[in-house]
Amino acid sequence: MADQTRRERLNRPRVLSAAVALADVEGLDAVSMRRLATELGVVPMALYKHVADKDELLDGMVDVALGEVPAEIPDRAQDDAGDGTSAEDGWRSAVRTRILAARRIQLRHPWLRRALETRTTRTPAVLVYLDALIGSFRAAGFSDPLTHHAMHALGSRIWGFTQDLFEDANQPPPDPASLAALAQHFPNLVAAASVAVHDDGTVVASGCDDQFEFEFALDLLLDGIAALHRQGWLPPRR
Amino acid sequence: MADQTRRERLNRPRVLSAAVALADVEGLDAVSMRRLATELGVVPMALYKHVADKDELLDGMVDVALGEVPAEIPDRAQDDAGDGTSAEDGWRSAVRTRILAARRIQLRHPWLRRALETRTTRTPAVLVYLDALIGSFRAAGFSDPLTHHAMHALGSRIWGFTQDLFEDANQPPPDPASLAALAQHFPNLVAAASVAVHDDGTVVASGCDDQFEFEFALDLLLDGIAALHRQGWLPPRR
DNA sequence: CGACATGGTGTACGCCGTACACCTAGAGAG
DNA sequence: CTCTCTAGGTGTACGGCGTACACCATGTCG
Repeated sequence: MADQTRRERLNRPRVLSAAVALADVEGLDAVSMRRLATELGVVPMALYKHVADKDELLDGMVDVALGEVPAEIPDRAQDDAGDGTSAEDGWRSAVRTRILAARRIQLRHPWLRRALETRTTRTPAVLVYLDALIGSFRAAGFSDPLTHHAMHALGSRIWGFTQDLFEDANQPPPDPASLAALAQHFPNLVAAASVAVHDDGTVVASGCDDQFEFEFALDLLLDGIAALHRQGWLPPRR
Repeated sequence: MADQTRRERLNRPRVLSAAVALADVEGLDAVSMRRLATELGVVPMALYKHVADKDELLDGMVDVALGEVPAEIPDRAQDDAGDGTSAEDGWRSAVRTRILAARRIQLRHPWLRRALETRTTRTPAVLVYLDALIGSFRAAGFSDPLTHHAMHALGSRIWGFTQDLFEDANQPPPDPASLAALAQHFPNLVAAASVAVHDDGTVVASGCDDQFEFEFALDLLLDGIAALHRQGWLPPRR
């Protein structure tokens, strides 16, 4: 209690959560060993007493973020909700709920996508998540091959990534002049991007609803998967 | 013709294609300004006479790769193939063909995925590709909103990426011992990864067919999109 | 012939990850 | 109570990175 100006001793969890906090605020690029060290009031090499190298730091960050929410296990949801949903559809809401939970944490930690994408080793939290998701399919009687393909079809969508390599190309409100120029060369792109070009000529800035897009795509996939399951999909014979 | 030992003068195309070649052989990480310079027998700073900075180099590489194949425009395919496919389905095969073409070039340039993902500016070839793809939908009478959602639903799949954040977790042939350990903690994951664990106990190493997985997922999405189009999907009123 | 643009050079700066040798403080054993 | 051991923090150094800036070489054109 006396003169506790002394800095608390470092440990792995403190290092990891400091890294997560830093990435949350300043982005993944700000997370360098040196920067993180000064953030913790410590010399860069001190970190190496707690993580083997930067790769392991990133792995740890991913695990921290991923372990944040999915502790709750929403499996077998609405089995007994007396409405239209039958027990048959339990897997669907379980998968959907879990993925949307992942999406929420991904929105809280925008760096997670890039971090996860560059990881090559699969850390515990990743495996836990995957296993749980796959479990929902299998518990509903999905064959292993269909489960396998379903997971592939969902792809990185399982992490809640909005995989917008198709970005709306012009974040700044579409300055009419340059938009006109763009529209000349890429009429289709402009039409699909800024969905609402009204009769009065005003452009309702695309500002497309990411959450809607995500659920739209997710449901499209889940519908397709459900249909295959219902009709007893079998792998094509070789 | 005399003593032409003199090195050819550099220019932007030469720089870009050298970068592409280097990335093809040694991966994207090998493409540093310094390394690329020595590859071209030139001092690092010389490159800056041809590209503004590294970002622009990457942009250029993407454009080179993307401009490689889709010059062919397979739109309106099998309109007049007297078989089961109706003209109504023209968009489907056009979209499918174009995406599979993109996939082929992505397989030829494995670095393309990461490069495209880190790009923030949309370069000409990217816009051309997007515009063409969107054009296929619109030409088939897709509403702009549905086209928009369809593009989002396809997501980065339009580039032919196999978006395997769900990787089979163990590239090395599944050493039985560690596999057993893994199976204990993650039974579902192991079951779905190594699809074929036969009755005789032998494990047919997953070695899952990427091309099949890709087309499976793509067709799932296209089926869903086709259904929505057929039944005249309308955006939910706000 | 001289000006000028184009393109290649050399040096330098501030970042990065991290190897390696060192020091320090506290805990447990004698 | 000291002695030793160890976990954790330090300092220095190296080789890589992107790139700013001043400079020089070469060809073209007036």
